[in-house]
Amino acid sequence: MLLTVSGTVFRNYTERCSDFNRRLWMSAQDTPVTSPRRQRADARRNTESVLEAAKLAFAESGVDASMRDIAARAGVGVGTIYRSYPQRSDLIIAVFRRELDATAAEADRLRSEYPPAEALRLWAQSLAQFVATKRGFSSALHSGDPAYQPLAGQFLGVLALKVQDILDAGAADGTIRSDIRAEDLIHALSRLADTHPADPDDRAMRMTGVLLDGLISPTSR
Amino acid sequence: MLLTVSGTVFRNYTERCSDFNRRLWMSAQDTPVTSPRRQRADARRNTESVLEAAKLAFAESGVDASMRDIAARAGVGVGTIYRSYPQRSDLIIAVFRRELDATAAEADRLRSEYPPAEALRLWAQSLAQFVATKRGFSSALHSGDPAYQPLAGQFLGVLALKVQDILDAGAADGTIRSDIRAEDLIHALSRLADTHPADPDDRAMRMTGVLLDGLISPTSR
Amino acid sequence: MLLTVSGTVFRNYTERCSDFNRRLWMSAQDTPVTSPRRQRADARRNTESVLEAAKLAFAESGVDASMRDIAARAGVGVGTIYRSYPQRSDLIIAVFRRELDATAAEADRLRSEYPPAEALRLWAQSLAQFVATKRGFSSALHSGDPAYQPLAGQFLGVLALKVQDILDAGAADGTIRSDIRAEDLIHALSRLADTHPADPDDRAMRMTGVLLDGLISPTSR
Amino acid sequence: MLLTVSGTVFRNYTERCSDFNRRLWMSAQDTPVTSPRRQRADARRNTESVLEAAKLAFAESGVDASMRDIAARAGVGVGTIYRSYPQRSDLIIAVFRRELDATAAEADRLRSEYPPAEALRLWAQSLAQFVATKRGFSSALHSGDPAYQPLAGQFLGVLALKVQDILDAGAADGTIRSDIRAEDLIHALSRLADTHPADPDDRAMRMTGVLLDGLISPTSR
DNA sequence: TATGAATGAGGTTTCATTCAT
DNA sequence: GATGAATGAAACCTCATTCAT
Repeated sequence: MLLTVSGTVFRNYTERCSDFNRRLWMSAQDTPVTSPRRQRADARRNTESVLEAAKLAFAESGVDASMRDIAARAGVGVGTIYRSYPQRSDLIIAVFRRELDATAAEADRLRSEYPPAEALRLWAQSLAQFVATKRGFSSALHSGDPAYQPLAGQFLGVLALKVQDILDAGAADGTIRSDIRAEDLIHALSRLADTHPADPDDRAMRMTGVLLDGLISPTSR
Repeated sequence: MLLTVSGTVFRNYTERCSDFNRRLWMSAQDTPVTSPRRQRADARRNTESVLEAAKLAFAESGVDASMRDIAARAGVGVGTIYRSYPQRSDLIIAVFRRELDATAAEADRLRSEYPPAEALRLWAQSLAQFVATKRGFSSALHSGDPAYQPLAGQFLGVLALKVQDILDAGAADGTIRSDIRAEDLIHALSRLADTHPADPDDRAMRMTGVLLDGLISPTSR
Repeated sequence: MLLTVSGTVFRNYTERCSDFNRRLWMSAQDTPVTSPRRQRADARRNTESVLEAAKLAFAESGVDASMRDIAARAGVGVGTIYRSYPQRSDLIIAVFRRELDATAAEADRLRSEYPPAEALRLWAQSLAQFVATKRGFSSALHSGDPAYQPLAGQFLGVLALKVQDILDAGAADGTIRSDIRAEDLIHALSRLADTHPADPDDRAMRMTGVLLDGLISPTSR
Repeated sequence: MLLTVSGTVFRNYTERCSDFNRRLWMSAQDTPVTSPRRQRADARRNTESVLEAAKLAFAESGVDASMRDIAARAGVGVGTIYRSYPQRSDLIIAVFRRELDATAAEADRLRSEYPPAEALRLWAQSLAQFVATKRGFSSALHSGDPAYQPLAGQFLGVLALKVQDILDAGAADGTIRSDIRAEDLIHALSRLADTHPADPDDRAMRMTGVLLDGLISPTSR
């Protein structure tokens, strides 16, 4: 499902979504997602319900959650969702966007308040918490499915920028090795954090710790 | 799909597959999978085609690849697959089994030929190569879906045993930290290695390296 | 197929269909099936086609007719049928419902216009005609398959009520023996009437006549 | 399933089975089924197991019981069944044949020992007992499915002959009405007797009684 | 603009029948 | 003769997506 690769899908995607994505991408450069200039009150209410419903559904069933289910939770018709989010990935992006912004902001804050190595460790925890409540998010991110391309672009674009700052600072003062790019690190961290509820609780955290130990110079541990 | 949880499914599964799994599990203890006493020539040929086709399909589309597709690739009817592998997980296990045996054996060999830290690094590469050609394998392993329980049991059982030996040896001579269990490590390594063809080629290897650096004491790097 | 007996089926059935059945059952008490408040024009058209197609298919191949076949006849997708009738039995009920209402009403009419024995004979012909065009209906009714429980409940509930009135009247004036319950009679009549096109045309009618002769006192024949 | 009507089936049927059926039909005229002149001991043993297994399977699941199931019960391969009984109906006939012969013989015996009306009532009970243990037999008999043509031919041929004698005797002495043919009667009786385990126990017997009351003149009841 | 009915490809699974051994 | 592996059509059902209203 994640991996459907069909000419039609591609074409549809390109045709219909470029607008949505272009808009979103631009906004990603500098500002949080902007609402359309004027939105009818009921439309705004719907948008809100949909996002909330989708968030719950994603948390429970992963990003493959049924659209019908999401629509039902939100108390709207499926068509309403498709109108705002022509692609599933658009919905995913929208759902996670705010929290992601927070996670990105957290990177900024931590960098300014802590030495780089410390900041990195703390931020890894932020990310882990973000991912832990978003089952399937990491898989989607890694799937290579063209439908999730924008997802990867968005998330990595936003986060990598901030995290790279921390890495650079760490490289400058010698506490963090300098041969790892932020994007690769985020990928790895999100992979390690994407555990299943049935997994041992601390596995993610433990292995994340090991990874960071490998990244941070021994003297500053 | 991954998350179907129904009493009936469970019961069916147990009823119908216990033989298959028991046989497989026993064989996992010490020997490669044994063929039935006498197998018709065409049956053997088909078994081979099916495994090969499934391997390709899994590599391309992940472990959720359609049975119909696999059957078509193998040039057999779907029924043929279901006869030998009543559950999807049975097929997955069978497909990956041989290579897994090799990977497990490799762990043994490396342990006897190299110092623990070195052996671990080399073996991580084996695993990475194994996983790299098995898209979705890692996800299935982590999914928590009861259908993949046997998969997790099989693979982790076989591998963790061998890898723990390496870890223990490393703990004994102080080159590997002793607070990480083999199972957690395998999970983490398989997560990091489960990249997409479109991903930068060396990302997996680079991040795996970082993880191992965190695991292996600096003096022995 | 008729005999599938699985907890899951039961549960699913109850969960998903209770609405449909509750609605139907209530309507069975006093009024014909009511349409949903507002039905789209095409939906109404489709509902009609589906019922007509199903009726034909059931007549030709019995109530086990393939859903795909019915959908094709109706010129709709299978999903359309499943949307309105989540279970095969729901469709069967819907198909036969209108005519059944007519048959039940006929019982009322006949009772008020004819002496009981006469009314019974005439009504038996109504039922025979109803059944004759519904191959497999009687078998489904008798199958004991839980899926057809509602079918049996519906039909017998609706018909037995009316027919019992006739029987009671006949018992009162001594023209009909009083030791036979309406439900048993309906069962028997539907059995006898469930003939095959290839059977001699009048077999059903003839044997029905014999049965009624055994039920109606000789003096009033 | 009962009602598959396809050109291919027809053609196959005619081509392959004529021999089997011709042989069987002839034997039906005067003698019980004859075994092939010489049958290997193991073949005879298998034939026996298959018939027994099929009988059980038919009783449990009706005449649509899975061939695989029957073969498994008999401890033989499905091919073995197909060798002896190229068509499902051939197996059904063979399975029920002996008991049917007994039922037919019973008709003879009863006719010679009782007055016609009495004999008819008693025989109806024999038939009811026969049918009661053969779920689906009656439906198959009435299905009109060409595959069951031989079944109908066989059974009705054998039974109707004997029962007609009773009817004729009853017509001669005025105790049984003379306008009903044995074949129609057998059909009707088997219909009424084909109840479901869940049905009220005595429904079949009660309604059969009513039918016979309609057939037997009041003075001789 | 919002709705949800309709679509239909696609999934898994079963099983009567054939045929290589 | 006997076996049971293989076949593959066909069943049921689901759901992402479209589009008439």
